[in-house]
Amino acid sequence: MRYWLMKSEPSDVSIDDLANLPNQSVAWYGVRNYQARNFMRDQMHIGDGVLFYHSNCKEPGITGIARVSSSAYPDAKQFDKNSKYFDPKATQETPRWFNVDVQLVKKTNLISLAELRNHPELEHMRTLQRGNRLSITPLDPAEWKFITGQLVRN
DNA sequence: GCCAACGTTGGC
DNA sequence: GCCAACGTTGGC
Repeated sequence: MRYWLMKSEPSDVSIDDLANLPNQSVAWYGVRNYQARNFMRDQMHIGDGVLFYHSNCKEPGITGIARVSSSAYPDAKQFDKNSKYFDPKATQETPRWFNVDVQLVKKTNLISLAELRNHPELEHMRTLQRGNRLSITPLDPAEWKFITGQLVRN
């Protein structure tokens, strides 16, 4: 069992969008970074814990808890000429990009980026490191436990 | 909208 | 294989 933080721009898919989807589940399409792709393709398993994070918005931070709900499969958008995620170098035979499905477990209070930075327990979190831009990062079990146990209010 | 930081591309 | 140029991310 692993734990992940996954960023989504709420203007694209917000936590409320996720909550309103069938099965409250979404294909995590559009990742076009090899490191993030490899996390999904090689290391994620069904049931892994996910912190759903809103990025590039007015109030960046964690807004929900989710879970990995499928193993990795080719990202459909890479084949869609009308998508901004279209990749002319990808083919059905040799897809380049993969995604998993992510399913909502529950919405949480907003745990803002500023608040995350306040806790020494989280000082090594990948997402909080200077210059980090990865949209998918692994979490230490202790970080997961601290956030879900101490910072999430029920 | 700005801009620092980082990743990718492609000429050589 | 180097590295300059360019594109993207994402907080502010």
